[in-house]
Amino acid sequence: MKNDLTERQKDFFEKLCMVFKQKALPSYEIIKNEFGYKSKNSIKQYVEILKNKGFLVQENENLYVSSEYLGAKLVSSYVKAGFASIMDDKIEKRISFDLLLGINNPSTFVFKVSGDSMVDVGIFDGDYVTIKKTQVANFGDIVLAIVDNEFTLKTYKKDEKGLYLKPENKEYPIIRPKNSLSIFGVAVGITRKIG
Amino acid sequence: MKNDLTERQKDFFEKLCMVFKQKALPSYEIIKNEFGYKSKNSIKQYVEILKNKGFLVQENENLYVSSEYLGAKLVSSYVKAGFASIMDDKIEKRISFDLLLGINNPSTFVFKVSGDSMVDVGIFDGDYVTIKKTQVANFGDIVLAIVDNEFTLKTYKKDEKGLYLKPENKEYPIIRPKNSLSIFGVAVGITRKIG
DNA sequence: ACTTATTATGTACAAATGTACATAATATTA
DNA sequence: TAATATTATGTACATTTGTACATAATAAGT
Repeated sequence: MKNDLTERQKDFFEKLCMVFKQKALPSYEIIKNEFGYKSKNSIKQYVEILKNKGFLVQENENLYVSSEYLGAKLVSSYVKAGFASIMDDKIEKRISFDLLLGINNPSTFVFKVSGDSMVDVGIFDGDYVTIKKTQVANFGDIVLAIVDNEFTLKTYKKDEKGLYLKPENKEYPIIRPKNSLSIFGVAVGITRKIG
Repeated sequence: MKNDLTERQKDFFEKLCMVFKQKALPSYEIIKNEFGYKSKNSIKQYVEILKNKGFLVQENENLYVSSEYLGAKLVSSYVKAGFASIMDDKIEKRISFDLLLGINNPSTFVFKVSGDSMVDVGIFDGDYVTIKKTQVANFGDIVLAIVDNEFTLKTYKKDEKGLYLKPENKEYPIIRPKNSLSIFGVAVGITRKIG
């Protein structure tokens, strides 16, 4: 029911995606001119079909390309099985890292890591860490904590002596709070730009 | 020039951000009803000001909240200096991982890593790797390559014996192509969801 | 207190918009 | 070939849209 589009409909939709990616569709008149049609009803007819089949979605009086068709192409992890899958651009799903990490949530923020105290869990200098604000954390969570008035990203732990923070790097000692330790938030994602 | 908004204007803008985040603004009439005004000219007046000051931008006949005010709050890396900065939500910049990694580029795609052959460079099982398609890579780049008809993510290297692929895990041996080695793309980003 | 901006509301109107209806050309299917 | 679906174009029209103009009420600055 989803993919039974004619060639022309597919072409039309792909052009829409290219031109109006994650923007609201403009008026039929404008699309008409942009695409070289002579009647805005041609556009209406296409849009109607694409809307019914779920390729376009309505939101706040505006039409958008459905989020399934935005974001990066997410290729299945069993790439090995045969690379025809990527070649053919037979894409399973689309992904958005912003959505994945809930970046737009007001209680979520991002900061850039400095230092190598967490390399053993794959957090490197320069990585972006997405933090979700919360006062409570589970032991074992990677947290952004405030220890003795300093911010630090460490693993939240507890032993018989009490709460402490563990750097994930054998060369660093664990941190036991002298005065105070409070949780600012929990790490929910790591993002690294290479090159 | 950017932040000289009155309290009401700020409130209005923040409400806009909340409700129409990364969507095109609907008509004044709709915003009017949504926000409880009685004249759509109230909306027009606010929008006019916000547009002039760069908080709203026009695109394809539609208005959007400027991208500066979308995405996650990016806190400066020198968080240590004093945590008032986060507390006050005195945010420097906004960030979008989708933009950062160029996820929407047609020649870019994402796949999920399986295996631990790259843990030494902080790429773990389950991480998302963003790949930019290209046939050429520099030695030292992390590439998605096709060796003897199999896809694999490794570091691209060369020595006196020729080209080879290096797993970034001491427990794995290097891979020398028996028949063929071709580059499919270069890793441009790593994204990990925690929890 | 006086003066000036900001804010809220209203009216009027030309232009643009979506939709309905109609028609013919072209593909597709039976 | 006949019958049906898709595609392209056009006309007509009520509704909606943005804008201009006008007026108070409120807030801010002097």
